[in-house]
Amino acid sequence: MTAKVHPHERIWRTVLVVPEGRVASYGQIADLAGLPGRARMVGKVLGLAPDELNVPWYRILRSDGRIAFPAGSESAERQKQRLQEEDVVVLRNRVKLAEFGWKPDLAELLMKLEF
DNA sequence: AATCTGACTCGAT
DNA sequence: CATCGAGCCAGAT
Repeated sequence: MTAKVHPHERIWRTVLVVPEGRVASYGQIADLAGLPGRARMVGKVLGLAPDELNVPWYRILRSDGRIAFPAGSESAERQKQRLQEEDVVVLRNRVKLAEFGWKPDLAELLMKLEF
């Protein structure tokens, strides 16, 4: 099976599983990717994802639902727009996790993430 | 090897 | 709620 999967790839593949219209936190992605405690690494790595991979980086937020980029920055605005395009409500640079937070289905995960 | 830096997190205030 | 501080961890200096 998949023996030697890089942290980078694991992270991208995990984020790829977050469905449209839902969001997840950096820490959550790190955990699911089998990299507990490495939330910061998730952010770093998302910026390195090849465009052709179409990783939905904008669906990843801080643990409190806020957009990680400084409010008003171009990046933050881009992210807000991408989210709104899929009907995720963003108010004051924040998304209500109770409403849009992703609850991964374990069976599906095991299927899609054969690390 | 020591220090700094971040698309982070969590608990206390 | 909003802020703060300390903890965290891999990479870069």
